[in-house]
Amino acid sequence: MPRIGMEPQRREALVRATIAEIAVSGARDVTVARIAKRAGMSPALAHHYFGSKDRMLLAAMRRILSDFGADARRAMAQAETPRARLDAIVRASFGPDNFDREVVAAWLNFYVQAHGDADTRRLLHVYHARLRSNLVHALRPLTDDPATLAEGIGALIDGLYMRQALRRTELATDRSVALVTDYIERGLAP
Amino acid sequence: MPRIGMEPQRREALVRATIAEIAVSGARDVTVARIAKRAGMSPALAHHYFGSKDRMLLAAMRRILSDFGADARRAMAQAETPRARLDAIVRASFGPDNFDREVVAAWLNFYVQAHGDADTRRLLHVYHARLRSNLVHALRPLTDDPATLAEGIGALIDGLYMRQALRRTELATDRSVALVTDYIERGLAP
DNA sequence: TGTTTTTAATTGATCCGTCAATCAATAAAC
DNA sequence: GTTTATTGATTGACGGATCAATTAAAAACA
Repeated sequence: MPRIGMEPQRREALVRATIAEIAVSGARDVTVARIAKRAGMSPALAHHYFGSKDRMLLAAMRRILSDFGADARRAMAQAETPRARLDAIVRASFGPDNFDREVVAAWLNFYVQAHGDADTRRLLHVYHARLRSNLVHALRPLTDDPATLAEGIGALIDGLYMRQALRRTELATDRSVALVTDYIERGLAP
Repeated sequence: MPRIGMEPQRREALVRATIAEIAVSGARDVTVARIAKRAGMSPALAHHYFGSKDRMLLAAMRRILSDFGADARRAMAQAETPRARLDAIVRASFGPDNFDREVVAAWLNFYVQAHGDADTRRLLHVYHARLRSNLVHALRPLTDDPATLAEGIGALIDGLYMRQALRRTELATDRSVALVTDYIERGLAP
């Protein structure tokens, strides 16, 4: 019963399913069969649209990065002062969407995959570069060594992410934001 | 040509080979065959001594943790003041051994595996608890909220680790130590 | 309008490869 | 002669990918 024009929905469903499946199985054990089942189609169809499992994984990573980028842009849009822009970046980094268990798990696996796969690493460098650029831009009027502080902030965010991924306690978000905010404040003090 | 008393050497060789193999292939693609080959024996013998692949991986993680613990203990032994103890912890965290490409890769994969496997997670919690305990103990005489600062330090260390794992530039060690040290100093300032 | 051809969607069956794990057999050491 | 060390061969399972076949919509055509 093939309806026409299914491709966008199918791709969308597969991307979502890939992210969800990574969260429950880990990227190490994710299988095309399980992804396809969750997305409500046959494994063959998944291959039809994406060509290979690696492409599915990459599409999932790309989606997460693009969602994150959209969030960050939206949050920064309303910021007037440099200080407000900084807060916007931090809040976006720890926004509820990014802290969904699924997304955190995908990020974790993202890092590991980037260690071995060139395409993924390139994708990750784009994210790093964008975050660094945003931070440096916001920090430049406030300190004379924005690069160093930006690196620390980025690393702190990443580290808090990891810890979050390994706790089952909810609502560490506020705590994480507070830690980063505090780090920034102290970093800006003379 | 079986010599007697091989078990310890074989196990040692397998643990080393597992760590090395994780570094080049990633834990996702590591195979018993490759581990055994690198360790100079047949896959069957590897199974003979470890029973399963998971046990090999777990033994590798355990080794890394125990090496790290030994380093930390050694570094802290010579520290007299709380401040010196803090520096020792940080220096141990970023000691050359821990920053070997192999070990960093293993740590990365360790985190991911902990997300899905209970045994590994337990092992990781031991590490977290020990690090936190060391930090809090050293911080207590210096601040009235040692727990929060300890959490930030731990996350910063972890985050710097991850970034290190994804760059090919050498010598970020000094930079990482400097960032953490700076974080501590600012965190201890009123 | 009715008929035919093309195209997209979809899956069941299947192939090929790989990998963890097992087992039986051999060879030395005690 | 029993125990330990060791491996080649094999098994059983699983996973990614392919392909041929089926269904229905759309387009071309009569």
